[in-house]
Amino acid sequence: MARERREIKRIESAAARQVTFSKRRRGLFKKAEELSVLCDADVALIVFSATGKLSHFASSHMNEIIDKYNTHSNNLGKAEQPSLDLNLEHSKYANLNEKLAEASLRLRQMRGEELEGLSIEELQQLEKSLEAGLHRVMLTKDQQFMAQINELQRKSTQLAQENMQLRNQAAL
Amino acid sequence: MARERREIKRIESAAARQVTFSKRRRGLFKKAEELSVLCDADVALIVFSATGKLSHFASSHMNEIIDKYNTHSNNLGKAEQPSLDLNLEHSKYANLNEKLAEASLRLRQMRGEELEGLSIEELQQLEKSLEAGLHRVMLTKDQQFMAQINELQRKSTQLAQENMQLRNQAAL
DNA sequence: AACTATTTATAAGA
DNA sequence: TTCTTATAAATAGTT
Repeated sequence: MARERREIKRIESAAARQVTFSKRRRGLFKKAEELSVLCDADVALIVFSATGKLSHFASSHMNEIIDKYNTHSNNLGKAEQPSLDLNLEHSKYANLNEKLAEASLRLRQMRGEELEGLSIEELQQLEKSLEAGLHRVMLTKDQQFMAQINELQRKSTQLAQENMQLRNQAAL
Repeated sequence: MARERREIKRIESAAARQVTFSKRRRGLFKKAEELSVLCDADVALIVFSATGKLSHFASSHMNEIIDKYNTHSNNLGKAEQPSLDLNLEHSKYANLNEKLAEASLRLRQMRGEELEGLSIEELQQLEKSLEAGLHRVMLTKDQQFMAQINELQRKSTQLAQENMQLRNQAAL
């Protein structure tokens, strides 16, 4: 993107590498932020220079995003490398991990992701479950709307009554 | 960078937002990779779309980079990625437990249970998510139906041809 | 760091 | 989603 096209491979000259790093890093962070703003996306970007210097950007909180990433990619076991295991703890941990992975998968499937492995029967089951859930959510939401409306009506009726009394008193 | 300059603020139209997201995400990932290759940098990029879909890139291993980030950014007391110490097992266990509890709650809420604590906004969000999931599930189901039908048609055509050949042979 | 000639990314439209 | 194209933006090499 400049005087000459640059092949995408490690820049040998340390000086040139450093300059390009500065320029491109700035560009990359700018684009990361733009994406998060324009598209309402959650973006986390971590960069370590060849010399080990850290720069980072997160559209919300880095930890939240990393957490979400870990949950999402059911990488929990890997992310938090147990490395040293006290066997008792470890098996409980592994067990919990499995359950969490399973729950994450179910959640993703309810969002319509990772459906590849499912049979037609399982898909129909999932569909039914989603329809039922959707129905209940809509009912609850409508109830809350109604409750809010009722409350407002109650208040306004009460205020109207008070107003009338106040007018009557004033008229005396 | 195009027909017209675009102001950097949230794109209101959901359709346009999605299109821009696709295009810019691709560009961002490309640039992230280029930076890592050209400048020998360690780069990690995590993106969640507004609809929760995850994409990620890491020049080496995501977990290593995240670890390095946590170490670097004096996050030492945080529960996220504890370095090795004595109550490490315990805190990881508690953490995992929390995550599992949260995932279970989300699942139950997607099934329409335990909606009491949710605000109207949260209910609307949930409804949207369910509708989107339902839509994807139905699409996938239909695709599988179609695939099955096509497979059966293919087989029956093949059988019919064999059948005709056999009849011809018998007639000789 | 600033300057530009170029390359790249991308907004809009199909 | 993909393609096309006009234009905006990024950036490689230079100063």
